[in-house]
Amino acid sequence: MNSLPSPSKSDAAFPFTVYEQQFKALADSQRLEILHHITAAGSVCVCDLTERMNLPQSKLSYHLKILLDASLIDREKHGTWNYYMLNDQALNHLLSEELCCLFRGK
Amino acid sequence: MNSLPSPSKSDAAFPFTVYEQQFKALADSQRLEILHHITAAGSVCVCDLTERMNLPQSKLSYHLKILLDASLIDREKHGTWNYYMLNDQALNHLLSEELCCLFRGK
DNA sequence: TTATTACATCAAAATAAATTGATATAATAA
DNA sequence: TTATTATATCAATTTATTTTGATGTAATAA
Repeated sequence: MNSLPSPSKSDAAFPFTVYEQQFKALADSQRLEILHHITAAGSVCVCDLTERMNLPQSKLSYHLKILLDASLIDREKHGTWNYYMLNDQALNHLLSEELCCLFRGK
Repeated sequence: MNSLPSPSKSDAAFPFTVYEQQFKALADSQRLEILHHITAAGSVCVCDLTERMNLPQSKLSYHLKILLDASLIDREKHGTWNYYMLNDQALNHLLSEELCCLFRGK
């Protein structure tokens, strides 16, 4: 489910690469808006987002892939549709409870 | 102390710009390493970091400015030295308690 | 005053990320 | 089978970020 290596705080030479990737994924207002939509809706397909955000499909697929690769969201295939939902575990590990309902679940 | 506007969760058109800036600041392994050093040391000057991280001074000033502009750290001038320290309030608002001691205080 | 230390800032070059429009694929419907 | 829908991916371009080396400045020391 989570393909990222799990970092250890005690490793002095820890290169922060996992956190770097996850913060990079969060470092874009369009992706934050995507996360916000997913947070509000529970799960969304690409077509939901193209309608709501008025962005081209290829752009959304690109940004969703970045969030997916960083394990901040998960994907489920149903027929022709791809549904995206929050990866609560990863988001709760990373973000404060005060960001609850903004771009992370409860 | 914190020059960033305070975002409101209830604003439907909220553009996430503050969070974008803060996550951008975190989205770089060198800056995470800087934060980690500051977390460990309490406060550091640029010369401490040039020694510990073996990076040119201008590069460190550049990255420190990005963290500073995002209000993730604060600066205090003492003579010729500039000391940098964590902005605990901003970091605690943003990051989970599990990241305590990695790049945020207690 | 001159020299030195600690640092910020600048402009140019290098690198990385985002955007666009096109094409490919897989599932379903006709 | 053919058409359609939903989506991923690709290559080219545009835009943003990072790096580098140089220069400027302010504080202190000689």
